[in-house]
Amino acid sequence: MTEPQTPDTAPSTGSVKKHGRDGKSNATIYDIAKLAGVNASTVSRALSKPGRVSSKTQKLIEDAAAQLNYQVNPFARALPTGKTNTFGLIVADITNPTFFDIIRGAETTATSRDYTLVLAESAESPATELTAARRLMATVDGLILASPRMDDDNIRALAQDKPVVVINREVEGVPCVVPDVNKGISEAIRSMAANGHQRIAFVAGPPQSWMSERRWEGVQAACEWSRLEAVRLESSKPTVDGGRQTARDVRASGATAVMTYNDLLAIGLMQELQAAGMVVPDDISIIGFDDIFGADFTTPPLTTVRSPLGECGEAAATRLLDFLHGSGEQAGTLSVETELVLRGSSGRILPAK
Amino acid sequence: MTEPQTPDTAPSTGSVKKHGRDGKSNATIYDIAKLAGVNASTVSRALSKPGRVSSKTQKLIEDAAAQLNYQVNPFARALPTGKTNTFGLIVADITNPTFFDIIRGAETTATSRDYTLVLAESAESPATELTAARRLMATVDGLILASPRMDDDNIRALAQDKPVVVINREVEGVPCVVPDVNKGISEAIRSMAANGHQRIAFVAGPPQSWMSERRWEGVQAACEWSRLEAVRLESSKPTVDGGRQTARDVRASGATAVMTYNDLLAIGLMQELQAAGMVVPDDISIIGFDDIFGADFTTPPLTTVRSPLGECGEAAATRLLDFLHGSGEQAGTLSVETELVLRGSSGRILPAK
DNA sequence: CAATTCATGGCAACCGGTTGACAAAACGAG
DNA sequence: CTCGTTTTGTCAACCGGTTGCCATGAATTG
Repeated sequence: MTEPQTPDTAPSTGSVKKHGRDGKSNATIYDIAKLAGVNASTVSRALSKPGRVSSKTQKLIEDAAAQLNYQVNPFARALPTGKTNTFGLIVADITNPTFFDIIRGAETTATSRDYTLVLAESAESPATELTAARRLMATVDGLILASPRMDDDNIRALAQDKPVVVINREVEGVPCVVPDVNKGISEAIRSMAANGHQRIAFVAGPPQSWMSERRWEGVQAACEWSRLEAVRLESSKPTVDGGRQTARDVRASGATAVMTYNDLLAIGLMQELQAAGMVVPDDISIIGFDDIFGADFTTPPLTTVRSPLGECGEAAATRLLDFLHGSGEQAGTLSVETELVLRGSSGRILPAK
Repeated sequence: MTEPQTPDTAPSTGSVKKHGRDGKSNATIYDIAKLAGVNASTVSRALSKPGRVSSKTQKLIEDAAAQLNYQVNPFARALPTGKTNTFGLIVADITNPTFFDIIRGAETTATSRDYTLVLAESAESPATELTAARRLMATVDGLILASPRMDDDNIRALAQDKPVVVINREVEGVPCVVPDVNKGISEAIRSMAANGHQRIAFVAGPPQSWMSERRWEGVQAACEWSRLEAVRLESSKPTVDGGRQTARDVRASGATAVMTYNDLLAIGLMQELQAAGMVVPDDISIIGFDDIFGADFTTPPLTTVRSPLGECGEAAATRLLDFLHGSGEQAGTLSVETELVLRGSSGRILPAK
């Protein structure tokens, strides 16, 4: 017998089972192995490598597993494989309803493919975002960045480590899911033109927002095409409050129609203009972006360019998972369509009576 | 020298490093140990047991760790300790804005205490909820259930396994965080009474909702106290759509003021009543519950009983983490205050002209 | 019937930390 | 200067799976 170097199971440490688990919870593959009269590695194979063991043994093991109501220990599994069946989603601001649908889309997809979603927030700060991303990197198989605020380079660096999918922004060399604003914007601008507007104001979003620039470019292009004049205004922050604060500039701009970087701004702006006695859309038309939850609660309901945010979340998660499973390798950008949702806040301007 | 049983580092397996990591990413404590000239276990202690190693060695190790930009492998750590620095949050419906603030509160608290938040959704189904909970249980240190739909017994069973905190429901023997509806409700009912209303309708939420019952009881009690009549109506689902569908019943009820189980119902109800030509609040007063995002977008803005949802999320996370760190052991219910937010949708009824 | 292939299960090393037990070194006291 | 105590670091076992390699026996083939 080769005794020297085999401490093996013999000592068996009659010592206290230190973890003193609650009693039932945790069966291990070793327990199953004992019960089924096979080796633990066979159990492992039966449970994860379909077809690797005979169907007889398979059944034996499955029964034993069921009897002990076994559940794999994800950590034990993750340690040697490096796979966690988990992915991360980082959003700029959890309270911003824009992200609700994205979160939901990602969560649903994750769960349906047996993945777990880990959520983190960057509070609109590039630094926080990067920290959160690094933190998550250690525990997830992949990462989705929704409207990231950090540099392209940082994103690429992350993408080198683990699969990354970006939503709402285009980053060279990294798979992205981006609403193509052009369709929605041109519908909107055409509608404005048809209603006789001549001068369109665009209220921009945060300077780091890639999407804000795209929207502004889209508005410019569409206005040029329709021979309308486009003026750009800035906002302090992309919230209802920020929208209120832009009311002054909007009135000063002389525009009869306004598009805003997002719905929140539009809602704030509308509230403030109405409070000042203006009538929407008779005095001024307002068009938002995204069609967030609540956009139709306003009076009049908000006309807006809808981004299919839920779809974005789903698509991003799907791309990520496909990638993890070795299918879709392409790193390009996936475009999703936007469309104009015509509600009450836009229309023909009434001639001053 | 004691050679017999020390295979130790010698073999060093010149074989391919199978994981072939990307290059820089992953230093292990063994790398640090080698660099610092100490044993790996010393490194482990230096990094997690403050004061266990001499400050000289400590420094040595920290420098080496910094140089290799070491990051602990959470799985390797979780395996022997069972601690994951992660907790789960299960909500009934991710798209329901009621939960946005809860999620945000929990996420913020988690991050600030160096925990990671894992999010799951039950889609309002007790079965899905239980499955999700079980799934999460394996990977988290604790669980927060927001407005759970499953049985008390199931919740208690989970709580036996790992720390659980419940939001928006009271479960005997499990720590809970629950808005105390009474203050807000009595303020609301008193305000109704002061405005001359006599008959109040309450539109209830889902039958499994514990909170819906509490609110109905609160309304009944407050009405009794103010000598008003309370009638109860049912809703099909606690959404804007569900609210629209109750409009019929509301009108039939003869009530001049309505409280709804939540804001969504109130908003839908208001939309439908307005569409039918009624004026809020001149013809009927509407009061919602929760003060969700968007409740003030409506015209008139919605009067509502605010539940401090963000606080609930925070408080639940805090309780959970305190518990995990051995401080707060008490299993009672933590009440948070509700208050009436008086906006435009409630007021004195105008006598039919 | 012998030779070869193939399906199956076992062995043991490994993933990267943690930790109890213990030995060596440092320290303090008598 | 010696002995007991405390500090500091090492050893090796463990957490619970995964997987390359090998031995066995059955099935296939010449």
